[in-house]
Amino acid sequence: MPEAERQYDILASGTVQIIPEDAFAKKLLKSLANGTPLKVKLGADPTAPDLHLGHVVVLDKLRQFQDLGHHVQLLIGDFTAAIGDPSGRNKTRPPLTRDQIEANAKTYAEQVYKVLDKDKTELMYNSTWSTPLGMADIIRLLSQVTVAQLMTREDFHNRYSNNLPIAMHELLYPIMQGYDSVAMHSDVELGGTDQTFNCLMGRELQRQANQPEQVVITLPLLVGLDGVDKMSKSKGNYVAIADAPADMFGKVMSVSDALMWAYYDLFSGMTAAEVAELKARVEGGTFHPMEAKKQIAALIVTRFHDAAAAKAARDDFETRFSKNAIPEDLPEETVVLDGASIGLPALMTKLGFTQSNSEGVRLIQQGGVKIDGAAVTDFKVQLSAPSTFVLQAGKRRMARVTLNA
RNA sequence: GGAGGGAUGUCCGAGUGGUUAAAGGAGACAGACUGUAAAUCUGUUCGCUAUGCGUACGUAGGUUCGAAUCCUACUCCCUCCA
Repeated sequence: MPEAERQYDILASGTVQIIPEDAFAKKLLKSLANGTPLKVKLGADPTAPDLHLGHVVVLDKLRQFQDLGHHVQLLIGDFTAAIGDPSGRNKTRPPLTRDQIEANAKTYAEQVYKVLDKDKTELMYNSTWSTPLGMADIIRLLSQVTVAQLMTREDFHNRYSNNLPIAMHELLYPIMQGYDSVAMHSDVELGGTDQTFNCLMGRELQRQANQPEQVVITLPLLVGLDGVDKMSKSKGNYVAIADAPADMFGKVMSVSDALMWAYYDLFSGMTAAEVAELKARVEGGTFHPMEAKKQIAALIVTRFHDAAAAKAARDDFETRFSKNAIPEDLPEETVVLDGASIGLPALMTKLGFTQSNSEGVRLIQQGGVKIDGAAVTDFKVQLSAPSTFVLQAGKRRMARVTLNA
């Protein structure tokens, strides 16, 4: 009995909603009594190649289930990705090609084990059961859901009221996701709060299939680096778990002070009380917010890399941005010239610092380009080989460049 | 099936024959200030062998000295009626 309560407390912490709560408590009790682990589903559509911290919020919860002995079903939505989840969108999302989906699914499966225990994770693909469905099967499935039910979903409702298009396939999306739960016999489904409707559809379809209905647990959406939208690849406001330590550290440092606390809540591993105390110290002026941010940045880097990498990233950050100095371990670039010299804009383009020579010219005119620490003012300068120098374009792009003829 | 509306630069969005590489906004980048936070200010934001040249306003043609703006065809999108 205490064990079920203990598990409930752990699993309920940090969640937004558990639907329905009492059913979850009962399922836990029963699972422990029978020694049958709960089947916990998390679906991820391989719509983008990298997992980011937003995914980690939900994966962490999944990991907790795993550590408590439950059975994790990680669903790669290779079938649903071809439909395109319309959640929260006011626009139709273009379906992905088969190749993109496969490539993304592959990296997902790899990266996900930075959080989950691979040996305890059952990886599933919804194409397994969705692809074979025939028209008759699909129609039977569709007959279990009414238009009114679908239209209760806020974004559909809004789009419909505003005379914006809703494509038929978008309407099918929640149904197919719900069908996954039927096929997987899930006991619990996790998701971000934007997935609430889709997850509930699983309950509906399970009910109609005479299965026990899954419990839906939703987790907070992580706000991205811009402080506005939820973290997502398409917004470009994300920290990928595959990011290099320095990038990861720098990205977290760019989070606003206010938003930093959400990152503390989700990734520091500290209790709510500890975070609150730290926050109070910062607000009271006894602890510098930048230091607090450096700490959470370091914690995040440590988690996905290691402590040494976090230390190095922090040092690099401080020399580069606080002291405005040139870091020790610059990337080395060697460029072999066609002639005896090269124009600076052309060189920057060659190095990938800029997209075009014109962009380089502008950057130079704005005083953003330095050679060996000295700002370049003339964009027509020719750099001749052989030579070696440190080239900086803005504060982020820099390298030790060697020119060879 | 019928009627109507629309397609502009990364995005949103002005612009209905002539200094329009195209207003404005957002975003992004650079600089100042700083804590690469926020806020604020300034500048930039198609390309090139660059005081010039080339491309660009769905696609292909046409009218004109001159078109994003007019005409024709085509493609795509949306709305309404049935």
